Amino acid sequence: MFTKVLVVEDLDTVGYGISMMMKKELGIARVELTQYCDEAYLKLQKAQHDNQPFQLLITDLSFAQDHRPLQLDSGQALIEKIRDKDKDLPIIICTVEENPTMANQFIKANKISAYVLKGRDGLKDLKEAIQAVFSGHRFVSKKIAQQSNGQFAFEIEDYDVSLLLHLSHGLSQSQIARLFTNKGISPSSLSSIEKRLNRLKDVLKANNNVQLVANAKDLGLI
Amino acid sequence: MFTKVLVVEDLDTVGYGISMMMKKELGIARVELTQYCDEAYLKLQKAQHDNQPFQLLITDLSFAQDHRPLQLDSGQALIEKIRDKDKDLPIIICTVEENPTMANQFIKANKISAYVLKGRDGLKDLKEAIQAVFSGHRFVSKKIAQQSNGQFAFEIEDYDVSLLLHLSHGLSQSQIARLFTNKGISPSSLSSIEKRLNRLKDVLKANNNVQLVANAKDLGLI
DNA sequence: CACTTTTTTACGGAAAACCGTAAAAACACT
DNA sequence: AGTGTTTTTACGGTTTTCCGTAAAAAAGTG
Repeated sequence: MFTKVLVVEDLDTVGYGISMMMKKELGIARVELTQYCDEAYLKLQKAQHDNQPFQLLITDLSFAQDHRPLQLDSGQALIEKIRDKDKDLPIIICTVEENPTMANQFIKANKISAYVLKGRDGLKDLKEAIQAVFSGHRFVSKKIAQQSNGQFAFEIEDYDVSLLLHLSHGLSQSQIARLFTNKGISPSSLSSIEKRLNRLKDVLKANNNVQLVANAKDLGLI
Repeated sequence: MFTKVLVVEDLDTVGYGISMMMKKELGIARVELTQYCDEAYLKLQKAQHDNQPFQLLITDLSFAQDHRPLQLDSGQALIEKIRDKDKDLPIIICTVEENPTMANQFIKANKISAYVLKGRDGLKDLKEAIQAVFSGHRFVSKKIAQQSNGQFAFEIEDYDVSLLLHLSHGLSQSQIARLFTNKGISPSSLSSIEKRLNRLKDVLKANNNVQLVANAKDLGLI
C-alpha cells in the first residue's frame, strides 16, 4: 500500500474523516492534509526536492473562498499545474460535484486515476479507489459512471453558462447582446441570444428566463 | 461532557470525521451514526424507550436522494418531528448551507441550540459548539452570525417565499395572481404581486425577476 | 466553384414585465 | 361614527421578453 499521501480538502470535517480512514483502515503511515491548493503544490514540490515524494494525491474540486489571495483556486487548476511537470503522480478526485463530463475528460487524458463521488458511500468508494489505484487500475464512482454512458454528457458549453450568469446578475437580454458585441464574443446579436436561451429552455425544461436560471442554479450550472 | 450522541449525516466521509473527532478529542464514549433521517428518528425513540436516551443530536440539513422511500427527507423535517414530542433534546445543525434566515428562526424558536457551518473550520466550530451547548449556551458559526445581522431575515415571510417559488417554477405574475385568487390567498391581485416583488427586489438588490430568484436561491430562501 | 447546410442576424407582433399614479378597501384609533 | 393610516386593487404607458418567420452570413461538401 501507499505510505505517503497528500490530501487537499477545504472542509476540515471531510479532511479529518478521509485521513483517519486512510490511517486506520488502510494503514497508511503518512497522510498529510492541506486546505489550500497553493499549499498543496508547494508541499508536493518540497517533498520531491527532499527526495521523499508523495505517492498519491487526493483532492477536492471546489474550494470555498477565503481571506487569502490564491493562485490556484480549484482542484482542476491544481491538477493542470501538477501535470505540467509531473505526469506520473497518481491523482484521485474526491468531490460532491456530479460532473461526468470532466470525469471522463480527465480520466481519458490520463490526468487522473480515479473520480470519487462524496455520496452516502463516498468513504467506502474512496477506499476502493485507493486500493484500485495502488494496483494500477482506474476507479470511477458508480453514479458518475452511469451518467457518463447515458449521453447526459451535457450539450451546454461555456457560452451558455456565461449567458445564464449574466441573466442571473440582472442583465437584460439586450444588455448582454451589447456586452458581447463590445467584448467581441460571438454570437452577440439579440436574436442569437434569444435563440440560445430558447435552446436552453428546451434542454432545462423551463418556460421563461426566470425558471431557466432557477433550474440552472439547481443543477449547479451557475 | 455528553456521553451519548447521535449524528445524522448522509455523506460518510463527513460522518466519519465528525464521530472520530468527538470520540478522540471530546472523549464522548457513545457516538452513533446514521445516514437517514427516518432511521435517526427511530433510534431516538428506541433509546428513549430503553431509558438510555441520547443527550445530543447533530444533524445535517440536506440529504441526497436514494433508492429508499423516505418520510423525513431533510434535517428540517426531522427537527420538526422531534420537537412535536420532545422539547428538550439539544440539537445542533451542521451543514454547508449558508442560510441565516432559518438559522435565526430555529435559534429564536428554541428549536436548535447551535448552527454550525461546514467550512474550512467546520470541525473546530463543531467542537466549540458542542462544548457551548453542553454548558447550556448557544452557538452560531461566525459567517452565519455576520449575515444574520443583515436585517432582511425578518422582512421576508411565507407569502414572499411562496411567491418566489412559483416564479422559479416558471409561472408568470398573472398566473400567480389567478392561482392566489382561486386559493383565496391574499393579496392576490396582479398589482399587489408586482408591489410585493418590487419590495423583494429592493431588499434582495435585484433588477428584475430573473435576478430576484437567482439571489433568493443564493440565500437559500428557496 | 456551385451547392447545401448550419449559424447568425433581422424584424414584427403578442404577451409579460416593469413603473408610475391613484382609487378603493381594510384597519386602527378615538 | 369619523378620521387618518395602511393595504389592496386598478389602470395606463413603456420596456422587455417571448415566439414566429425569414434573410444574410458562414461553414461544410463534392
